Amino acid sequence: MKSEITISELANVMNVSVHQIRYFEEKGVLEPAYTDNNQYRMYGIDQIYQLSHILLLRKLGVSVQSIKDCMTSYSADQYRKLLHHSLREIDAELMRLKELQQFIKKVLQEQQNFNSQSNHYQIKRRDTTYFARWIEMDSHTKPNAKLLAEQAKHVPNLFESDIHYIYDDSSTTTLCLETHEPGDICLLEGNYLSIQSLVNDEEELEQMIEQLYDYAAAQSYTLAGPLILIERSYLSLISKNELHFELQILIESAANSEKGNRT
DNA sequence: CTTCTCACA
DNA sequence: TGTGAGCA
Repeated sequence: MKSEITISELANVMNVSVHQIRYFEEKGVLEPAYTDNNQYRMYGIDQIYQLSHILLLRKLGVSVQSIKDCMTSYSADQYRKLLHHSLREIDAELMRLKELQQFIKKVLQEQQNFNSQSNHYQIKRRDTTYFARWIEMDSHTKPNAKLLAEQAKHVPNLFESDIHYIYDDSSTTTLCLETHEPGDICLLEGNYLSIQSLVNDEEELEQMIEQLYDYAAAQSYTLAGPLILIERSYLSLISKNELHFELQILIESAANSEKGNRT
């Protein structure tokens, strides 16, 4: 009764493919204990240890080629460095996943918001927020691929953010992205008249804007800032061929106008 | 069941 | 850095 096992048994024990084991052999990191008369590779307990070491190093991101060097010549100190390096990479990956997690939560949240709030005018409290200027264009052109390519600084995960179009008094539209630090543009805190809606084309958007101004006039709101259009393109993923927009415009709050009336 | 080689991502 | 097909 021999104590060695065949390649498929080893593959089973270690949860890897037969192919992979032969691949490691080809790269010179794992030799069988011996080869049987029938040309079958046979593996013993030493190879099981050896293979688990290889798999561990692979998990740490070490290339098969480097594993060869590791196992022949690495000092304890070199292993320590290797582990530190892997740790930093894991941290980075963790960051990446956390950001993805945050994004998913945000999509679900905004999706909820949209379902409960769409097509209703409401007053929203906004804290002061800062934006980085991204693209500027005159108000009758709309974004196209060329514009983006020519003007845009590269922004990672662009369409995962809320893109703010700010229509100020001049005939320029500024596309902005929110920043944490004070940036190019600042939106004042206050009460914003707001509506969000699904839009099929440019015309529907124009209508939406017109209706907002009509509504504001009907309610006798005093408009106190630029019109802000927020595009949430990540929500458009969910509803085909429609874009999610929110309009916001700062209005003078009741408190302010009362104060104004008294003085 | 194993071996090897080849093409393919 | 592996996988899958095909062959002996």
